[in-house]
Amino acid sequence: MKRTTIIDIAEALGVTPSTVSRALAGNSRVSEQTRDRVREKALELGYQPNVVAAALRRGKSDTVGMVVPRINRHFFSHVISAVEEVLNPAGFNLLICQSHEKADLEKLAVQVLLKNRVAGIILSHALETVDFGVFDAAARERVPVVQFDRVHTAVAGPRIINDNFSGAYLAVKHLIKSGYKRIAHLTGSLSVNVYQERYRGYKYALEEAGLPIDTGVMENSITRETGYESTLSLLQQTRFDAMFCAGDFAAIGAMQALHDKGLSVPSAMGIVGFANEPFSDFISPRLSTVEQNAHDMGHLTAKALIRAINGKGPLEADWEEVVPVRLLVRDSSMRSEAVAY
Amino acid sequence: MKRTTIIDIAEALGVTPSTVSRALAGNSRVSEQTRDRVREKALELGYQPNVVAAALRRGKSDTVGMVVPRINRHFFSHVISAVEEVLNPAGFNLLICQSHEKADLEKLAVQVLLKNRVAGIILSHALETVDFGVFDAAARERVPVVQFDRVHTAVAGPRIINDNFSGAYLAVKHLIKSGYKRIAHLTGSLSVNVYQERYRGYKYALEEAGLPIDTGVMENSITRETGYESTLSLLQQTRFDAMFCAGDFAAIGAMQALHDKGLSVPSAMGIVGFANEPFSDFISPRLSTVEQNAHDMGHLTAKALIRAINGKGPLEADWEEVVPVRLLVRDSSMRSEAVAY
DNA sequence: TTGTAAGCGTTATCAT
DNA sequence: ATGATAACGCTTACAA
Repeated sequence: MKRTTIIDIAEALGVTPSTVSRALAGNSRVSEQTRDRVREKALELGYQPNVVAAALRRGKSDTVGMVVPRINRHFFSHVISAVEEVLNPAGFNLLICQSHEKADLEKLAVQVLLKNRVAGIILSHALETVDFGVFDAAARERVPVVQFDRVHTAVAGPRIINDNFSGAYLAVKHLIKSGYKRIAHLTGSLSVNVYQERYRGYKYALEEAGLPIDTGVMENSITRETGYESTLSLLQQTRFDAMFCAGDFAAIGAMQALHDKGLSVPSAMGIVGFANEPFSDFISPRLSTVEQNAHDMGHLTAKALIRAINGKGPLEADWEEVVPVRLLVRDSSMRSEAVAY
Repeated sequence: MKRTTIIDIAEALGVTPSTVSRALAGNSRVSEQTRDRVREKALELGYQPNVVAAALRRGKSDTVGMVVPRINRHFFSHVISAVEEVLNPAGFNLLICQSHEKADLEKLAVQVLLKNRVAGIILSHALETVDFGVFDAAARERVPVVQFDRVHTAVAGPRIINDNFSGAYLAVKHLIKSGYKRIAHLTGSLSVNVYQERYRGYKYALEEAGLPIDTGVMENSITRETGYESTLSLLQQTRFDAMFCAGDFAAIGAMQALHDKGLSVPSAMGIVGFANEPFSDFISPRLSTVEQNAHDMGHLTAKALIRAINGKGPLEADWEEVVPVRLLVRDSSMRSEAVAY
């Protein structure tokens, strides 16, 4: 069965397709009467607009592309939902892609979005990404790009980031206040802005308190597995009584390693994670962590993109917006008195 | 800057757009020489095909739509990844939508996909969905729909489901073998196929063992919160020494309620969950659960859709494929001797 | 307020 | 093997 088009509606009503188009678009240059007649007939015939044709004609679609490393991370999935909350009411659809932390998949995803003539792109980089050439193509084709969380200045357009520095600073300061003195750090690749900033906050808190910063920093220790291994290595290499982990999965791995070595948390070792993954609240001991405001971040990101699409807002400018974070103190970092290991 | 089109390539090469189109499409009716020249020039000019125009002309896009209740559930996010693994190499892109468990959002998502003229739709229903009218529209427009996990026979097309019956049966049988005798059940809405089947498996195992089935079944207890509340209610209403929960989140809630009431798992109470959420392996005690094979399910679903798109495979037929599940026995369900509560 | 007509970039049919 | 041309369904100057 052929699909209903505006031509069918036009013929049924004895008007022209342009009139139907205008009526359906809510254009003011059409009488209220015909507009109602058109809408009624459209409903009657089960008309579904062909957005593909409209996109071709206008040279732009109502679809926004979003590329994230993984959709099943608590933080990312919440940003996605928040972005939807803003974009859908504004008449945009979201095309979600995963880069699976691979630079080439990220590039491919952006190319696919560009080929689909999306109105704009929202993106958080894969860990590996170092070549930002695709984004020049986006700029050339006037497709606005808004980066969030994992951002890079090599890409033009607004950047919405978490206050990673303060989050780390607060976390480490809290450990210090709780009496821990030798604080190690598990983090990701320091070429990623997010981990760089958390590392800066960590160092700053230690320096401020006059504590040693040679207590062990392990890069590329952000999964449960690498967190586990790195903790075991650290235990052999150096002495420490607390750990600030740049992610909750790493913190889980660390807690397991400590458990296997007979070190109890928080009495022998304090731990603070980052991201407030759902599980962090119901493991034992409950994990102290830094909560990022995924909701605000999603809203701000989506709004920035809409502004960019509408030609408002400084697209080229190096414009950065920082979303505050919050330290959640739970059981894994609280003890009455610190005992050096 | 204007985008490069096949017309630009054609002019630069002194051929017609048709030739360029054929060359780019790998059509055999073009000389190998011109095909190479075209490809070279396309690369040189940074040509990106306009898939929107192609979709309009062909009346069909290379985009497949996927609608899931939530993207951040372990099971769903893994099915999505598995679907991508099959679809992307086959030249399809995935448009992911969330229904957030709302029937109206599910309907809206399907309409959006239809308006975007997707090649096909992969879908798992929201809990609330009872009206399947939109899918008639899909059928009318010859857009194949493949359902997975949460399926309904009111929708035409292949259905890929988990062996929920066996999973539940194995789980409960295992509890019985471990010495538990009065087994309660926390589940979701029994109007959803998934929970219906798990309930059937639960009952079957009990009946087979000659155990009472009046030990308490709580519907709509599938989140951590409702799992917690329902467990507290059950403890007041009836006596039981084990629980089979139709989801891991409910199991977590149940464990918390038991903990608050001073009942220890697994000695006083055995627990088995469903879904193998990542946290279930690192809570204490480690949660026994039923693992669904999200990977196989995604692969089968994607392949079924590709078959349907290519016109092969019985689209109308009530064709159902069952994916086996696996019981993971961990600590929450193992005790040496059963003690009635 | 409505109609006319061109065009978005591609593909498919027919002709050469 | 290649070219000419129409068509996909819609939007939008421009005309009336």
